[in-house]
Amino acid sequence: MKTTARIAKNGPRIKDHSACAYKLLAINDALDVLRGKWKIQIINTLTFGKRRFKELQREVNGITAKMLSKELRELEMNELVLRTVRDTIPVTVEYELTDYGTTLDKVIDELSDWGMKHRKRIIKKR
Amino acid sequence: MKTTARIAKNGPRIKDHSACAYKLLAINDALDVLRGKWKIQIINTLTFGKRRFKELQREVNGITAKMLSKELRELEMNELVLRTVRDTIPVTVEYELTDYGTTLDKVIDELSDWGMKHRKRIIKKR
DNA sequence: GTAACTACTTACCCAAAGTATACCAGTATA
DNA sequence: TATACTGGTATACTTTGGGTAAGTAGTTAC
Repeated sequence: MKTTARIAKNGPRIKDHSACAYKLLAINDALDVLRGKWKIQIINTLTFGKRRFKELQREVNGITAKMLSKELRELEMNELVLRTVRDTIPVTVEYELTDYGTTLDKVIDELSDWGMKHRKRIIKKR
Repeated sequence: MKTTARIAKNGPRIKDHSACAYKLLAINDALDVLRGKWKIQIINTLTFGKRRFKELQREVNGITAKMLSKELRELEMNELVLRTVRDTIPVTVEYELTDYGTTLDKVIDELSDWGMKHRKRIIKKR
């Protein structure tokens, strides 16, 4: 029977499913945090320092107030960004990366490194 | 004028925009490759060895033939996965990670590590 | 009084992503 | 003869992500 032979050749079919599933969960958790057209651009902008809402809107090119507000809320929920309402006139709101937010640096750098290699590789082929 | 003071406090407003934009491009290139509900699960499954189409469909829980076919085609286009048609009866098609595909390991591990920490952190708060 | 600044929210719309179901041709098995 | 295997494709449907445009509320400058 073919199937049996193929299993043997392909290496282990039985794997630690719970560890594997947990790893996949974790990866998806990380990607969820970064998901969305603007998340990384916002995080990146905030690595240069605190920004107010309108400042962010000007620096993150093309983003609308709705999307900025939504993405910031999600980043805040994940404790990556700290929102501070300042008692000025008019009221201003400051956003900054939390210490926890900066722990994403390694992930982002890794993505960036791989992305650059990939970009070169794929462009070269065309 | 408040604004002037704020700029000084917040550090450099002028940054190397071209380097920065290039980095963002690279990150998005990497995320594009991983985008899609099933990509990472497929890659992960293939790290355990070659798989045929139907084998993948059984192992990647819940995926439809249409999505599997589409995601595999995209992975193949990005040279992460090699597709081999074998002259058996019936014809079988084998998918495997390319060497290039395995260079994603570091990125995926980084995502996984951060995701696990994040998962623990967020769950603890509830 | 009206425009412009602050920081948003709301309602509506479209396109892309994903799901469900059926179908194809060829071969083997009960 | 009917069923199940191989690797997909075709069609229709729903869900989601994100864009557009307008509104809100309070303050200030012209």
